[in-house]
Amino acid sequence: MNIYDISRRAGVSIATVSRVLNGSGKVSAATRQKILAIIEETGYTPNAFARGLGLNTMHTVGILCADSSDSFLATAIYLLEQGLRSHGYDSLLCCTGYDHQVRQKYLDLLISKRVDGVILVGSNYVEAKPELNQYILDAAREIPVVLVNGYLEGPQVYCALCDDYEALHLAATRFLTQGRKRLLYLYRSLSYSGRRKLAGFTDACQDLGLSQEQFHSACCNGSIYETRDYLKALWEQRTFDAILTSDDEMAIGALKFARAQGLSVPKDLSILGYNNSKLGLCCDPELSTIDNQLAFSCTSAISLLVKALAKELVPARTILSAQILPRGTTDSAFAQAGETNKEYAKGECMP
Amino acid sequence: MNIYDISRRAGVSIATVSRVLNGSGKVSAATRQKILAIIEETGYTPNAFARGLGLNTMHTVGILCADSSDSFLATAIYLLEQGLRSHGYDSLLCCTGYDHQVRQKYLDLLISKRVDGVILVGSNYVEAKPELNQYILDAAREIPVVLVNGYLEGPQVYCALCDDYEALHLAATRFLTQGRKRLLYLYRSLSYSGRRKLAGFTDACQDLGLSQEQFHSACCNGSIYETRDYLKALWEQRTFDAILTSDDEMAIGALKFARAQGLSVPKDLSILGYNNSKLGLCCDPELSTIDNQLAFSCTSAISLLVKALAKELVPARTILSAQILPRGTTDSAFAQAGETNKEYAKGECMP
DNA sequence: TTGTAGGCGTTATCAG
DNA sequence: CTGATAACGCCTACAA
Repeated sequence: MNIYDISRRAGVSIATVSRVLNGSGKVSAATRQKILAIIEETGYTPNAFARGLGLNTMHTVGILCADSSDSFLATAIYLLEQGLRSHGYDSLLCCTGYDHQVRQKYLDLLISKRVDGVILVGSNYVEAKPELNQYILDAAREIPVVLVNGYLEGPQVYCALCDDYEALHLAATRFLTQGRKRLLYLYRSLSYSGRRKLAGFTDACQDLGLSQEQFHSACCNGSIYETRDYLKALWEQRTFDAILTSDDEMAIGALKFARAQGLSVPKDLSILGYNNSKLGLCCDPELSTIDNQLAFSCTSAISLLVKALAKELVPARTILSAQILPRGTTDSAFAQAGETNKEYAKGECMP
Repeated sequence: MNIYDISRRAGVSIATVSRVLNGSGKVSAATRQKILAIIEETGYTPNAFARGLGLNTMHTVGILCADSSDSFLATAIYLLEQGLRSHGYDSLLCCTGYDHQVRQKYLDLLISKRVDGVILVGSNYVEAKPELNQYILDAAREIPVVLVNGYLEGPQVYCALCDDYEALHLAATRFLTQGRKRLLYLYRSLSYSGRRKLAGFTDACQDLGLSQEQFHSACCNGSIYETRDYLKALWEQRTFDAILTSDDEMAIGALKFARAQGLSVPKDLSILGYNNSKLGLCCDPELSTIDNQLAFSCTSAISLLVKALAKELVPARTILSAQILPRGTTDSAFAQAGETNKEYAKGECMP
């Protein structure tokens, strides 16, 4: 069943059928009705491949992420898929893992599939070494590339992210000014975002006059249990009264460590996560965390991409302020200190 | 840059280029090398739309789920995407929500996009009323349809699921024989799978001679907090010493209720979740749950779909046995009772 | 308002 | 082994 069949039954040419199909051009009400009736009757649907060939697009966007089962990424994917669909785009999902070679291969693959644009979700896509990001810039020469929670400069590269530096700076400052003395920042990787977070933490400590020995950061490439065990070992050497982490899962691990160690949370040990994922609602006490405004980032990402695809001029970046979300793993002094922080988003391109 | 450009540069016809591209037919080593060199040099990639038009496939599978941010579904999507890609298929993601109309619309949409097959993830896709499932059967007349965690009979409909009836029957029986007297089963919906679970629970209680008043089940369409509050209200009327739920999120809610009520878990109240999702590792004590073998279901689903697409004859269904996973929210008697349950999978089509 | 015809880039079937 | 050519199904100037 193709457009010729329809045109034959209707006694018109394929051009006319195409016109009613696309709502383009002038067609008399009579013939339009007749054609629509036949389409309805036969259940005809235009062939998407043929259409794609002619128009050179199938209105599809590639979404790349490391691992869509990760709670945070899963939420992002959901928001992106919904948003893209509302703009008429399908989402081609691609879970790349963390290996650089594989990522490059998959990005090339998606481009060869002629997606209209790609969205890379997660701060881990931007590496510290510039040459490792070249493949993203190469991709951006073909189609618009949007980074959610990543920062990279280049033509046709758009970013929607949260100010991680500011977030950790704020959180560390608040801990220190509210009486916590021995801070630990636990992170998973030194991606662009990872380095920004670490810098925010470090600067906050130094801005308040702490020496290198008075605060600590450590890389723990770990899941819940690995984090717990890592902390147990670390505790032998030095102790802490507040732990900040680069994601909620590590914070849950820290909470398990505290429990195993017999530490009272938040009295003996404060814990602060990052991402405001659902995991943080499952534990007890519920996890204090930094909300990095994922829904806003995703909305912005879609807005940037859609406009870029429409050849509109768009800002290269949307940067949002994170919000500290005090729950049960930080004490009341920490929570109250936040009352003044009502500034919400400072992005220049809000949805 | 298209196949004509390549053929021109190589001084051959497009047919020859096509042959080396697809590895079909005989081509002399010399011309093959020359063509490959030119392809390499120019970075030429065949146009996927044109190819799709000719072959009538773009090797794409539609994955439908209610909400990809749900922990359980997110894991399923990850596994499916990985598996499909390893078979050379792309994944078109579509989050349909729970509305019947919307689901129907999206399924039609995917078919009009000419996906090779679709996978519906989640037990909620199969409704109690047969007429509500007609749209799935209609879709299956066009392309193979695979249900993960759903059961529906029809031509070209394949199912990979876990025996929910057995799982809840087993769990309830174990609770009762280990000394728990007042069981509550809390569920979210009466989808096919929902009804099977409920029947398993009910039958187990009745098989052990309990009367209608001695066990209880309730529908609570809720999140963590709604479940918690629902239980708080219910507790005014009757109390329980074991709660079984139809998913982990509700079980977390039950755990929060127990905490709020000052009940000791598992001593005063045992709690058993369903799905073995990551949420259950975040709480304390960690959640005892029923592992419904998601990874196996997904592997089977892919296997069924890939074979069906290859026109091979495949069994319509793969049914797996669930496994009870005792952790911290059930007592040691409950855990030990499971030692005999070593049977693993009874599906006829294991990966 | 409607029809004709060319083009989109492949694949595949024939001849040679 | 290689080349010419007909599908594949749609969109869209351009003509009528």
